[in-house]
Amino acid sequence: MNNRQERKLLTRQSLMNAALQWVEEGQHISSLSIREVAKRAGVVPTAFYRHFNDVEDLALNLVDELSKVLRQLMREVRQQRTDPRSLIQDSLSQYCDYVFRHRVFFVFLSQSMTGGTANVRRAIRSELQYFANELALDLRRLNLLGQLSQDMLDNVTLLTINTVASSTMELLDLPSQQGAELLQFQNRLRRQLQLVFLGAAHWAPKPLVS
Amino acid sequence: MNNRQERKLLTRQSLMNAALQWVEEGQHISSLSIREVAKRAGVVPTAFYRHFNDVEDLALNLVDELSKVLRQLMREVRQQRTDPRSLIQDSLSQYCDYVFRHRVFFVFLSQSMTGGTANVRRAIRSELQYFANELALDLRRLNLLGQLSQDMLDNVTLLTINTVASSTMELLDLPSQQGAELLQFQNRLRRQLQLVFLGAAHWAPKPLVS
DNA sequence: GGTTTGCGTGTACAGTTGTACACTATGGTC
DNA sequence: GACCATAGTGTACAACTGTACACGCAAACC
Repeated sequence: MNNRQERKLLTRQSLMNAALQWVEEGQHISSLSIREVAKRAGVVPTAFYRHFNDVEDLALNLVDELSKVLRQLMREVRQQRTDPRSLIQDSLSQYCDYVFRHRVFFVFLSQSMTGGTANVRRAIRSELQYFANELALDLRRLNLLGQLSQDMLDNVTLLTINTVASSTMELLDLPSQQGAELLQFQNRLRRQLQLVFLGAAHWAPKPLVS
Repeated sequence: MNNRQERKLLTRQSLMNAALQWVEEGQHISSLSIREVAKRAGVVPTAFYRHFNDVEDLALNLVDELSKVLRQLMREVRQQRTDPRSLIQDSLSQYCDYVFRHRVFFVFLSQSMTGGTANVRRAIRSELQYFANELALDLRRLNLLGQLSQDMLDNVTLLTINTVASSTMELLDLPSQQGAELLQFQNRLRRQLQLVFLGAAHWAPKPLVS
């Protein structure tokens, strides 16, 4: 059989998957009991403590784990350069695809972004901040919005990321993964992001409306 | 003693307040048990069923109740006309004030917006849609963004409301109700909204970046 | 003023919960 | 091969859970 560390990691992943399964069924992670998650992972309740202190600890580790996965995705997406003129459109449809392919990840992150404990919320927010920073780097690299100060560029990207993130639960709630509703959702979100970037393109030190 | 309906309404409110108290302590509503909320309300567990079917039912009624309160607030705020040039600034600081004065309302709504059950999420989203529609009416009344189509105006207001709503949990997480962090938060959110409105002001049928 | 209605009580019970404690079994180390 | 170290097991128990059921009692109604 495998060595010891690998086997431990395996049951650790079983526990995490069991927790995600619970979330996938429409339940909130805070209502998950140690016994329930252990049962689903196929281990005895007390084995849980070999890996996590409590459910919040598990949730925090889940955020870390999913963050790794999402960062990896982002790296891949950023390699395939797209036409800057259709940047929003392309990124958005790629994102929606990815959300559906990893549905439960986003259900968990969405429900915990505002619905988790203080620590979990903080962890997810800091992850969104990371994505916003990466987006800012990309925009600089593509020579977009070059006239903006770094501070203002950060505002633009954080608003962008936050808008996408907080729309994601709505995306997940759509009755089907294709159809009129999805198109409507994508169009709405696309136009909202276009608004933001249009505003950014016209930003000047002293705006008209304050 | 009071008549019967009033007394029933009183324990109903006790139950709702007890649930909010639970949320105020940093707990998630989905981890609230019928026995716990009944104990806090000072009634016997089975009395709960005279008012609600289960905790989700209570949560849905809580959303309705808080919506009434917030709509009332909105009406009051809209009566005191402010200078359109400082519309964002003024509305924002009024909003922050109100959030702190009714902290637990917003903690509950924020945590349930994405963290609640499907029904609760839908209820809150529809409430946000209402606020977005009201904002659109106000903007029309003030002759702002008059060149926009109704459809695009709706996008602007929904983005505005969603941005404020999804920032609210972060506002609630600030360590104090006054200080550098609050100013920083308000400035960031203000600039983000300015971006949106600046984009809206420059919106034309065919935007540069799509 | 007798009857009905229905809100809140009290008891009961089976299922679930967290977690302590003693254990087994097996991989890793010498 | 003898020896730990430790991941997972099994048992145990007190606390908590949802909810069924019968009841009391005061308000509402005729």
